Amino acid sequence: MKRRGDFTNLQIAELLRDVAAGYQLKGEDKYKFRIIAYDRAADAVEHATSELKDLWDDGKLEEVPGIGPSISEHLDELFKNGRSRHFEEVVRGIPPDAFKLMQLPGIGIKTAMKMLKEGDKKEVAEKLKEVKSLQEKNKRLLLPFAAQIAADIINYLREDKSVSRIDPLGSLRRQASTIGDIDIAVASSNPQSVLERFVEYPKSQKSIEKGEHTASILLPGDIRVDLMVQPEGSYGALLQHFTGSKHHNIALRELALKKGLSLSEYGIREVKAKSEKLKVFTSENDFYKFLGLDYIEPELREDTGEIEAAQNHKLPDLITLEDVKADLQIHSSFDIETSHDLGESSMEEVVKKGNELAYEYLAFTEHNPSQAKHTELQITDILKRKREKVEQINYSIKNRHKDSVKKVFNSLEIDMKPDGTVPVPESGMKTLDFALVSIHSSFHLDRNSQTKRVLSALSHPKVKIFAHPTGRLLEKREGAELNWPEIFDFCLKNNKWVEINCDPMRLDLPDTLVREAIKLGVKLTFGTDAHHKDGMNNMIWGISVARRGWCQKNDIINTLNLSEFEKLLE
DNA sequence: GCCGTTTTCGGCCCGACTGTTTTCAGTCG
Repeated sequence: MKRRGDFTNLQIAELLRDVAAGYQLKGEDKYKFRIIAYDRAADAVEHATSELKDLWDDGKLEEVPGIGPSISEHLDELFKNGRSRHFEEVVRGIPPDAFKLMQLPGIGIKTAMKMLKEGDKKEVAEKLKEVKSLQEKNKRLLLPFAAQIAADIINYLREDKSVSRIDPLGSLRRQASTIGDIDIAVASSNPQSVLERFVEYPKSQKSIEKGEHTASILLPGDIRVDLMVQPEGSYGALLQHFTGSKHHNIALRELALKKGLSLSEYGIREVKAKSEKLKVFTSENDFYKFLGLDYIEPELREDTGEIEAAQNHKLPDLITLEDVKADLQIHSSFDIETSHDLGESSMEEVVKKGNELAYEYLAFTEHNPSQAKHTELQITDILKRKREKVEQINYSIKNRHKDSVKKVFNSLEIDMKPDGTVPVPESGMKTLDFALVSIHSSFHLDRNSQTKRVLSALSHPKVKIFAHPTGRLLEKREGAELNWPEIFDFCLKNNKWVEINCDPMRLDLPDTLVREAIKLGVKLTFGTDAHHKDGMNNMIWGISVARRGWCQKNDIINTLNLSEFEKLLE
């Protein structure tokens, strides 16, 4: 239940940014670093894996990096009383419209205030309308979609013969689950010609800016694309700089400063040496090595401990697509009269696709038969029919020595009812090798009830996997609220696994929670949730999530070979 | 206002681009 004093992380982040803007407006030098501190705190809150309110309940606010004694005290007041007098004091006199205007690119607090004071009223009204439509649109791109846009532009730019190297960078290279804008780097002997070609990209709506090294265009749908061009000799530093993340780069530069070095997209120079001698790097690997660090994979560059790990040679050996030996969530077209959607490809087609992907085993995980339309007896009969079909497939693939798929498992993706029971009778559960459970309804239970529901559904001995655990749909639906430490603890103790759903709309478990899960030793699975054989190609996006969550091969169940996997099911 | 493998005090990333106040402030990534 929402009460006065309940704030979402996003609301708190906004509030902290407003306070930062308030200090900025005061324009006094003494606030220079306080502004940065508030902005950093806002970023940290926005990216926190727990609701700040919950952390506050547990007295753990100051465990969020960027929140210290002062901000923590003001937040305490905010949660207790629904307001913070200090925050209000800082932003006093700033009209709410100013904060709205700041959401437009190119407008900061000072420009916004000037517009409101001296600007044309009509123009301000126009701009505010723009903000509103921006807020309504304000969608980030799904990873595969962004990758495709980048690939198209890269093909287009490659036609310029001066381009010797070209890469998609930024959050796309870091394989974030959603992408805000698209960054591309180019090594070229003739930067001007590349930049000119770029701003003339046929699909470009308008060119935002164009300088000596960089240019930006806007594609339909307000998709911003940034290009950065350099000579080949310093391409390594450019890769490093433009891949980010911003926080990774700041942390890296702070580390470098302590060694008397200054980093930029052009290379590394010594702070003391007035000679301005720049050391350039063709390779990113050498750039990190020069700083005394192991090479850090792009997926890890979020300033969440990777720099320290690189110093101590403790970086994980990240999982790759080649490590995966199975797909553990596939919906075939075998009709078991489900209440949700069936797959479109037959079991035979799925097995064939599994062979193409060199998998050793697969699991058929259609949704459970609809409970509303069947008696328990009918459900059991339907499931027996499916069992027979799976046995028949296994018989037919048994002696095909050339094929990689040696076995398919008879599984099921089962709804959990709001009370935590499962809509399949015990006689039906018996037909299964193992089962997945997932939330498909009642997404908005409070945290405690939702957690109880999940733990109850997971406790059935046949249930091994908690599938698409948060239930989120990227840019469409927030996930369910769950007590993750409790869920992970249960999974660890009871040998249950948590799925990384590879559907680009889901990518669920989210990467930050993946990291928390494996830290505790919880095992994860990959499931493409394919409803067509081609959906099995989505494994690669799940790999991205796992890599961003610091997963190594042994964190993931489907890297086991068939006999190891079967042992776990016994 | 935050933070610590040189510091509990004294630091705090770095450069591009725009527009205009032609030397810099504002904004951005």
